[in-house]
Amino acid sequence: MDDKNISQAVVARLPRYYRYLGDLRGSGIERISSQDLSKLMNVTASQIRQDFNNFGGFGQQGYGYNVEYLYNEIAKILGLNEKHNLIIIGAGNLGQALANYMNFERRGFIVKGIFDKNPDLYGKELRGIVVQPVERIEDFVRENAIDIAVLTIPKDGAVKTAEKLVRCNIKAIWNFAHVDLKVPESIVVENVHLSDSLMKLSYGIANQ
Amino acid sequence: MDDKNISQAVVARLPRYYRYLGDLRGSGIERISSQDLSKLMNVTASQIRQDFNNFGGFGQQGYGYNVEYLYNEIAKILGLNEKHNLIIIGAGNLGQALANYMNFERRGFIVKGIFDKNPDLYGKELRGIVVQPVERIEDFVRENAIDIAVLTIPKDGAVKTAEKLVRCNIKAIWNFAHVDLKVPESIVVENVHLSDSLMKLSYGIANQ
DNA sequence: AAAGAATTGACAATCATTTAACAATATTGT
DNA sequence: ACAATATTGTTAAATGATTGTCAATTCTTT
Repeated sequence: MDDKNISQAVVARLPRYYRYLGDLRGSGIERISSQDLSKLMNVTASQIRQDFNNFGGFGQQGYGYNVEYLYNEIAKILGLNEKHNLIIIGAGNLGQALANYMNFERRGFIVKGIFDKNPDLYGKELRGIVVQPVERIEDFVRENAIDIAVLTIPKDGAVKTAEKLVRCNIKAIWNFAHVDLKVPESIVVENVHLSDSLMKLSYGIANQ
Repeated sequence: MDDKNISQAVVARLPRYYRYLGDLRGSGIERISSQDLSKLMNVTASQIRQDFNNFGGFGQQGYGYNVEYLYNEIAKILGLNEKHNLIIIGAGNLGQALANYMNFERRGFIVKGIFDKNPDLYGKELRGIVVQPVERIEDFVRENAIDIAVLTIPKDGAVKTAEKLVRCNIKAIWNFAHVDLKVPESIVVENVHLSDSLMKLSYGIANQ
């Protein structure tokens, strides 16, 4: 599990496995073979076995994989058994939508604070959390053991804000700003570039 | 440009090139070599040249690439010169946020309609567009030459809705629902699975 | 308890992507 | 106008990812 050379391609597939296993589990299915799962997910059985074997074998010859067990193991690999405190920086459209929509708490991500630079929003409540001025970020991160910052601000401020977060030892940034952040390697950055995604879709229309 | 075997990896990198070239262009820079761009973007110069050559050479030996020209060529490849009518299905947190946040119009994506199944939202205006009942989707798509549907509804309804969209000849679906849609190959689906992204981030924290 | 069927984990083979190298060509400076 | 420099496009090599195969193992049935 602590293996450091798992390829990005494999990691990117884990959440999808987790989703399908959750569904199977919800349907009361106890075991599944790589072949049946491969048909369900539209990938090769070989890839499924190869992927799981990156983390040690979870299956049993002649039997397949126990759904519940595999589901829980993947959760562990993904770190979903750990709780993480997070803050949202940028209480605009997207920040508010994520706060309301993402169901963070159910997955062990605890929204501890929301910040904005617009004074009109100070004091506004979102899911019981009061919007604070961005000037308070640094103290707040240090005082509340914040692991994750969700960055939903325009690109102009994003780079500077990321540098600030680095200084107060944030562990990870979920970046929705349309810019590449420059942070030390030890800090996890997961980008969600929505306009890139829309351009890929546009490419698909143009070239199919 | 009509080449059909461009790898997904290459296409996924195009929006990033486009973004950097847009910035360079904004700074008034006229030309750039693959080497300079590679330093800027933190990739290899070889990859840049290889990527562009998938679509024909845009550079000139001894000179490099003309920023303005390359920028425009990538826009064409991505189909950004074409206008597309789109509808948003699901006027909840995320649907509203995207409508307000994405600046669709500036990029040639025209929001023509917004739909929801919640009667409380009928008639509500978002950016001048009135929310309509989902029952009207099929007629609306046909009557207004809609190319793209943005799916921001819970997973339960998403699969059925996608099937409905297929029947009225939608070209592409930008899918934010946490489920894999089953549609014919000719229809472009671009998934934005936010919880998958958050899990990848979680993995990053757990394994670094 | 034994035989047959199922299925994994590991390895090998194939396929795809990325990087390196370099000849061909254009630019720049003298 | 020439030599030196820069830089692409292309081909080859190296690396990485996916798929196929099969012995080893477990399960299931009789």
